[in-house]
Amino acid sequence: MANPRPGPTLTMIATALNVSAATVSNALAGKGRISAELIDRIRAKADELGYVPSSAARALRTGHTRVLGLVLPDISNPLFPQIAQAIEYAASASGYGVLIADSRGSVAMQTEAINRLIERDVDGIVIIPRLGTRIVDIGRPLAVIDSPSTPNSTVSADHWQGGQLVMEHLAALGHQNFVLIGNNPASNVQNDRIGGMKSRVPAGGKAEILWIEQHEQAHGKASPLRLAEKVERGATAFAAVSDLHALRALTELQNAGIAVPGRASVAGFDDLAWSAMITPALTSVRMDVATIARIAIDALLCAIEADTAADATRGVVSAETTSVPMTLVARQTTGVLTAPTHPEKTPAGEPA
Amino acid sequence: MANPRPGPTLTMIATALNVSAATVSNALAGKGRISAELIDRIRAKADELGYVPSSAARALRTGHTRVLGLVLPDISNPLFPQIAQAIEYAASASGYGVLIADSRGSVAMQTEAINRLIERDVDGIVIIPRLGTRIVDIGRPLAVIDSPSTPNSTVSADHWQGGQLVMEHLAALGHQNFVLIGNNPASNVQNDRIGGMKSRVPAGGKAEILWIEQHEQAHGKASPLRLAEKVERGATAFAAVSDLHALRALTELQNAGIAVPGRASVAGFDDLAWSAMITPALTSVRMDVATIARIAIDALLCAIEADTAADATRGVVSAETTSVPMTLVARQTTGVLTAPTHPEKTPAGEPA
DNA sequence: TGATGGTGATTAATCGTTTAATCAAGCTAG
DNA sequence: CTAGCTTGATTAAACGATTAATCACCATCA
Repeated sequence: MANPRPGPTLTMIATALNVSAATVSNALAGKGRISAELIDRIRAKADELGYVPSSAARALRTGHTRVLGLVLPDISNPLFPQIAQAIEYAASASGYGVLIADSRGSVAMQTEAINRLIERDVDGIVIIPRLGTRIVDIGRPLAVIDSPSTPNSTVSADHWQGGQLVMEHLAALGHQNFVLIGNNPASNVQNDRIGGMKSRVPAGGKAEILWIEQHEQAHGKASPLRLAEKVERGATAFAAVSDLHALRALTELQNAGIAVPGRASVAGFDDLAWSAMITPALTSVRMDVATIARIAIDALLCAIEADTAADATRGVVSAETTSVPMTLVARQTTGVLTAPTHPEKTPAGEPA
Repeated sequence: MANPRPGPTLTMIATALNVSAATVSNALAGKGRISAELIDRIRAKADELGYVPSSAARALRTGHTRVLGLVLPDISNPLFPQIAQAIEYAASASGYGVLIADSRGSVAMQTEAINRLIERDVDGIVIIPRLGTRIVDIGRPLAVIDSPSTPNSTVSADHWQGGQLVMEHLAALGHQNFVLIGNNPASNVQNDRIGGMKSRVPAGGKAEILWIEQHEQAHGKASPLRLAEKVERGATAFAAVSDLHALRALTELQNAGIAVPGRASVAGFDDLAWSAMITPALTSVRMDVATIARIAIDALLCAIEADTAADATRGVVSAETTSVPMTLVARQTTGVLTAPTHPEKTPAGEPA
């Protein structure tokens, strides 16, 4: 039944060269004591035959598959491509493969997804939980990427500081009356971002929070956010926790004939693919996914290799750097007002 | 060095029950001839011990890893989450895992990505090429998801028919003067979509094609598409090959004070996550990723299992159904004109 | 009664690699 | 001249599952 695997094996190289399989293994791995001349001959033969070691046999012997699992509880997250790419890149740079597991938002399926990974014998798991999911102890090292205020997070972007960045930017443009747009107050990430924003509201300014999920439960799915009314009542800046919501706000304002950034500024988060492409281009805050991925993978691999030494790191791993700063990408949706808001006169700042 | 793998092995179950390992294996696999009573006892013991078979040992013996590779040459494609999710779902429903490999757009790295997968001993590969990349013969079955007009495509959405859908929709709303927006004429997918559109331009109507990549090479990256001018010259409908470009067009028009859909309609492709959320909600054409993934995976698994029988299917696999129809999602960016365009009077259709 | 056949289990080989233990020389030193 | 060390290679035992071949046993039938 089992068809003979294609490609040569260690043993085939060995017999072809009249040496033992162990010698070939050692030569290729650079271990043991082999004469330089023999190593060359073995290398040459291996190349010539196009030798590819059997990962199954190696895994069976060593106990390590050199494969990591990536659990994305919310795969529809538009940030996912960036994250997956960064994780895969960091992992493969260290010689590891990445097995994906989608849990389709449900917590029950998340456990199932983790089990699928365990059955495939992954050496460790990277998980990016959405909303505070409980992380159970699996028998392997685990890296969690969420938010700094999540108890067991390994590493993440500094969402709080990102929020401060946006608010400082808007305040510097003269804004005083803000609407902060979030989706779900249960999300640590969103709370951090909004918390950071609130912490930098200028003296005398005011900020109202709009939770979209609550709004939609009250007024129906995809119903207008009635932002024009907020502008009437004095709001001049809208800061959303995601470019998704910023885009929603921007198009709603534009559609209502409110000039952006002339009469209202809009800012988002995550710097999604299209953010720079729209008109006006969206001001956003970007997270350094590459660095975050690198730190997470490093911590994970460290634990995996330490595990070898009876250290038995079986829980959530931790890294030296636990939060990575975000950077503001100021574009065209934020600016000083060019039209009077309300009773007051135009705020400080040169006219556009 | 190699730390003892956690969890029980077949042999441990066997000795605990005073039977042979082979019996346990057969019982759990439902093969061979084992008394019902013994099967129950073995199952019970396996559960009790939390037995998880070693995939490495199994793979070594059987020659199959039950892992598939997924190659995404353009991971930044915003459609990626949907596709990855669908592929992973279809694969895991059949007991297969999915290893991702990103090739970061470069053809050279695509080959490297495929090699990484081969080194990991995947049983087969699903590849979604961007722009006509040459598919080399690897030693394993391969499923290609691209476009029906790509020579070796296994299965894909019927992009041509999708294009027809959009155009028929716009024509039914009374439009006659179209701007078709694409990015790169070298893409089979985009060409199919645009070709489908052109094939359904109503008699007497005209359609101009705007290739963004060419436009940007001439006028600079992220420069305005000057769509307002096109409206001045009589265009009333903009149909893009992607929601990304449709969004770009929509925001540019809105920003120029052109009412959508009052003075111009806009339609896109792919029904991305935010398409329904913006104002006005974007009309789009959706592909049935779940069905496409299912067909691709089935064809692949079929080839893999046939391979067992010395059939030796080593190239691109083919399926019975090679193209899956797309569906139109009509929303608010498309409609009849409510403002006069040019010298002519308002086209037929009831006023909004 | 002895040949035949079905049942329920065991034996043993095998997949390809790693690695600890061993061994045969050759060389140096006492 | 031999004990001891180094060098360069070999042996053999795992790792944990699958599976073809075998076997002991009992029942059936001629």
